Amino acid sequence: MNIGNVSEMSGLPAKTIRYYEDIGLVQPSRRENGYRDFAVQDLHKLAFLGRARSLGFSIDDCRTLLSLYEDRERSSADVKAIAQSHLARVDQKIEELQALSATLRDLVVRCHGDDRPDCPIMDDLTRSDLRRRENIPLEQPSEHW
Amino acid sequence: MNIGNVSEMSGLPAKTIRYYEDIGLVQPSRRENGYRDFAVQDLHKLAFLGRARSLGFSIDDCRTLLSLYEDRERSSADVKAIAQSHLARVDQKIEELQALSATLRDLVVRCHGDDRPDCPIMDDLTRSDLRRRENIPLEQPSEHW
DNA sequence: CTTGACCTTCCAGTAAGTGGAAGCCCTATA
DNA sequence: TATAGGGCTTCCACTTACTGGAAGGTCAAG
Repeated sequence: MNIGNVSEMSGLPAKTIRYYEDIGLVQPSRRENGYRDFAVQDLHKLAFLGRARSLGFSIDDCRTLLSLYEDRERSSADVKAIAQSHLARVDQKIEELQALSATLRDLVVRCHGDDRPDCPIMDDLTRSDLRRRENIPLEQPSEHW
Repeated sequence: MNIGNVSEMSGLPAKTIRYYEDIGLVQPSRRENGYRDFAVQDLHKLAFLGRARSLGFSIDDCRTLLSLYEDRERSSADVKAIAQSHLARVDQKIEELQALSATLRDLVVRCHGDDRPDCPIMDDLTRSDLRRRENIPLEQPSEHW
């Protein structure tokens, strides 16, 4: 199969599939003309990756999940552990965003939004004390999704 | 003020402050020895930036907010518009993550997590139909936070 | 034989920094 | 006065998970 077919069937852009080959997630063989030649197993792997990514698993998680996917002797506990820690991260992110949303909503509601410069949102951002900041952690690089 | 002082007082790492200078958010003057010399206004700006970032505003939003911050004639409507659209993005992200969380939680609960390879999580990831995927959009690059 | 779709590689850019190296500058202490 | 330390400087590379685009090879149809 050419990359175009696999792309259509897996739902992943061809660019993404090449990238996945680059980082070693799939190893399609090559034809004489240099074209990638994907086996059915490659297609399955890519579809698996697409689904895992759509569930927000990191590429690193995917790498592990893929090895478990190919391991007929795997224990479901290994899989569950990854999913659980991912779930925990998702739930924590939700909590942070909810706190953020509440703060923003409050500010937005209190701002009359007219032509005058007077603005509670600005007042909050300009405020030099730490009342609000305490419970809202700075975004960490690890939170890139 | 040296960068170290400003860093401590604003709560931003020195690296971040240098980066903010790089991208033009602050313009501290220089001493003869090449050291940055921050004015009190710079400190205020940086603290403002720190608070805006902690509310999840993008650097681009921050740039606009900063110009509004320095504009005594600004209309609160301009500020409110930025905050509102940011709030909408946050709320949408929360919804997506909640759907994700529900799916993950369901999978985790259904996985017995023992030594056997049998695993509903893997079954889901391996499944070739699209039942689940429909309502969960792929992560977009624009969603890097 | 040409056209157009498909494929290839490689380079650069995204957001918002972080880590580290190499090398000044300044002050305190032995 | 030598030196040790801490702070400051610049510059380069790395992070995530791709995406866009350029330059060029391949293939099938007309």
